[in-house]
Amino acid sequence: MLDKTYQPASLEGTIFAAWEDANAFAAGAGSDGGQAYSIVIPPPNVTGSLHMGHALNNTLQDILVRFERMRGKDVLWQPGMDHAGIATQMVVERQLMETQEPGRREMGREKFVERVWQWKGESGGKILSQLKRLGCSCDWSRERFTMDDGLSEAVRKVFVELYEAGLIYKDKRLVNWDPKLLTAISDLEVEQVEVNGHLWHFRYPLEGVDFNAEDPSTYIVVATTRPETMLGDTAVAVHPEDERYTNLIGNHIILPLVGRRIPIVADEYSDPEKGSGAVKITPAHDFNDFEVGKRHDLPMINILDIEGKVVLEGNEDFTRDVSGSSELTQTTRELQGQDRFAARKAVVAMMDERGLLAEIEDNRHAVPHGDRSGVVIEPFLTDQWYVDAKTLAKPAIEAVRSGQTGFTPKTWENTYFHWMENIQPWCISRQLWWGHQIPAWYGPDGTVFVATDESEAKEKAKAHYGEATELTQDEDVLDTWFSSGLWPFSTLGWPDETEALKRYYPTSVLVTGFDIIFFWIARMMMLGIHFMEEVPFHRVYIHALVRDEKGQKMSKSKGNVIDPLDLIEQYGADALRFTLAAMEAQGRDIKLSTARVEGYRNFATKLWNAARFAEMNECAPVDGFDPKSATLTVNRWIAGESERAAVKVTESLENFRFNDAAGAIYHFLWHIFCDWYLELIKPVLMGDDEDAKRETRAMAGYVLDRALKLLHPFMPFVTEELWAKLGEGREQILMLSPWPRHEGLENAQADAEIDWVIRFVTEIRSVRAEMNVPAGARVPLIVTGANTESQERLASHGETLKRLARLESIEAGETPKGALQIVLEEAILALPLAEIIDVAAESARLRKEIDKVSKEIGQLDAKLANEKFVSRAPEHVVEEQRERKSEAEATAARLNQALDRLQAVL
RNA sequence: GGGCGGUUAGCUCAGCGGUAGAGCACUACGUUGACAUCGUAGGGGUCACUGGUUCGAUCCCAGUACCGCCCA
Repeated sequence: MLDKTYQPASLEGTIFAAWEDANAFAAGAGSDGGQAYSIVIPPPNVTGSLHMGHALNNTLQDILVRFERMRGKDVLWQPGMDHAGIATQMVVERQLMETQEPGRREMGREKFVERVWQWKGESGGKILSQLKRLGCSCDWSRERFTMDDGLSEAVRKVFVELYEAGLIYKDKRLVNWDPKLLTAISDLEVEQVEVNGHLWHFRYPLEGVDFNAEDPSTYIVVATTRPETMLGDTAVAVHPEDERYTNLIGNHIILPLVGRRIPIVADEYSDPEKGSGAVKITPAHDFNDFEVGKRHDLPMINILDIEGKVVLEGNEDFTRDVSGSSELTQTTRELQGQDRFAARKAVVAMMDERGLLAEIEDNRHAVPHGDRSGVVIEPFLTDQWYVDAKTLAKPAIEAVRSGQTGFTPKTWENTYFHWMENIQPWCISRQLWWGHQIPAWYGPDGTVFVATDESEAKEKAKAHYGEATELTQDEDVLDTWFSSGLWPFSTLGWPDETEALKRYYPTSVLVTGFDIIFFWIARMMMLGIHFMEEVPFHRVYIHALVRDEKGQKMSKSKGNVIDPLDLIEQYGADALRFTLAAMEAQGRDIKLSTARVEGYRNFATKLWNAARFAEMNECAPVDGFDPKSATLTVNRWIAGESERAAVKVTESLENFRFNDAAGAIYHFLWHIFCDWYLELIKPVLMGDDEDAKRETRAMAGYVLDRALKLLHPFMPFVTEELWAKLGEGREQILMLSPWPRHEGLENAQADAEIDWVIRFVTEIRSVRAEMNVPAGARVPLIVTGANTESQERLASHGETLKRLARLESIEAGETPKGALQIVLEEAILALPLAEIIDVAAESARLRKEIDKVSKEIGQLDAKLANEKFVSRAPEHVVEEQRERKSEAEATAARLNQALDRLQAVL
């Protein structure tokens, strides 16, 4: 006998273990050898732990995977993690600091990397066990890590081939430099943060005239948000059509504090509307200025070191073309070694002292911050490795245009195109130790040899130099996304031509959040198409962002984070999963509230108790039972309902309509199966028609089995448990059982009849409640004017009707005076309760109904009187309105009769 | 500034060219032999606003307002 309530916490672990024992997670488990269906997990961070976004992402994948597995496909859900270069290095460095061990640099690269591996072994990857708590049915035996040997080999091969194809190159460009982590980061790792800053207006004295603050013709005003960069200015730009300045183009100014002579150039970049219309150009410290500098062939002067401190002394770029002066000496003395923010203050003060500070304006603007370090990012001139993303993007764009890969919802394709069409060279080198060290070696003269390993590089060097030569490997590592960009094929064994690769590539669908379209999807598309000559996935499903119940993004600093593990603990993994699925509507974010999770926990309990009822009444699946053989109307009806539910769930899942699918099974189980079917069969189960009982038990078992299957992708644990409990002795686990097929069980006649029964019961309950007939009282019912069909229905469902409507008896006869009257199609249902009836209240109730029906008749009349409607609307619509009108008129007539009869009592 | 999305019941959200829905919350009643993590019944909506298309618009189109996200 089942317990009274379902206790998820105590059962989930056991059920998961049973799946493992059955080897149900393995690729191809339960398959009938059919079509392959594969998903690669978006690899979570090795440092990560499960948050709500993961819970949603993986719930959706697991739903798809369980669904397709039950449909007999050869399913692989490939799990694994990425090594998260910066994040992991930070974690381990912090740990070293906390335990007061020597830092990374003192330790040296080799020992440090060893230490990171040690950390990974001990405490990395706990997220994978958390995914198991969620019930994820990945093929855990195939877990991969981006730093595994095989995947690392793939990374080297890709690097070498792209280099040889000219698609990877080294270049000196501005990068986003993180002065705290001391590495380049990609555009995507930069967050623009709105801050309240200032716009400082500086007067730059023109060459050859005496500066006079009172005389604007002796200087040009430039505005800047970053005064300290003025030390590296190499031009002032004005708009070519800005008449205020046309006469100055080609002239020079003398850069204050430094004494450098720099030109005034015409460039469309400067906006005449902004500030003074003139803008200082610092090519080495600003992305826009960098472009301007290239157009005008300006020198690039870097005045900062890697930590963001001012370097003037010994800075050849800075001192070139500048003759020594006392001012320069003072500037150098005051600013050398100053942090960029201190230098900013100092520069402003020095300008002010000289009468060169024209104005300070408040200015709210976006400042780039490193998403890991949180510090202000510095555009910084360095040598880095780049991927020619523009070239790789072309076929990746084409693949989506031609439909080889499609996005759901489709609107995300625009985002993808926009990004891909404006893609910049992808900086892939990182100044870190944890990651794939770049397979490039340098000779003594700086010649670079790119090879998959050192010995190959040495051979190349020997060929080049004519003798064996010492080489040093590039210190840098590759961007983590470079390796996760290979994920859909590197995890399947590439570069080896494995069976798995042949079978499961391209993958079927990729499920992820929109924030990762650029980071990851774009890169997988580019690299997948280039190396596999085929898209990595046919469909990309972009899901919602999980917010808190007020719609705020969850964040640690706001303190509004809901831990999925807490919810699993409290309500069970099934409830959490179902909640996420039920709220996953395309194109809308999820505002998660625990009340909702609690509600779906209750749903699991409801199902549990329905199963308990089935068990108590010996309702169980019967081998060889043919649902088409059912003779009882109620059984034919529920078979058809279960069929409709199956179709709805199946179609919804095929179209990634998770909320519809969840809604359909919820509605079927609770509001059809529990609310009506189980109630309708109670008289049968308690009666003594053994044949009817046998059929009903078998049908209840059959339908419940089907429902468990339909619900299984959403609530795998409780359904698996009930499957075992209800079908004692069966060998097959639910997870590997076949998905319900369409059997053609719908029966219109049964539907109509049960629909009538339901309306009969509902109408009587409603009137009883409204008229305050005590809930427990059994009352007699007199039916007038029933046609043959209704009479037959009354006869065959009498017991059920009496039970559900709390009736003492049902008899045909004249409608008595002083009765509550209900119009059900052609018949009048009367409850003779003369003693307790309140004639005024009952009249009011009937009048209200008459009003309602009259209003409807009025609307339909107006519609049908409209000639244009009758002539232009489709035939069936017009016909429908006519039918509705005549039905409404008949109902109105009966209600009026009822009212007359009632008032005759007075 | 550019792009995208949203605005439907108290809340969270479905839906959709032809009777406006769900869950939760709320109100009343209820220990009816599965279930109080439940049952029965009920109240509650100018579908943001303004135009247009249409026989007919919550739905399609245009604009406005407000909210949110992404990119500068």
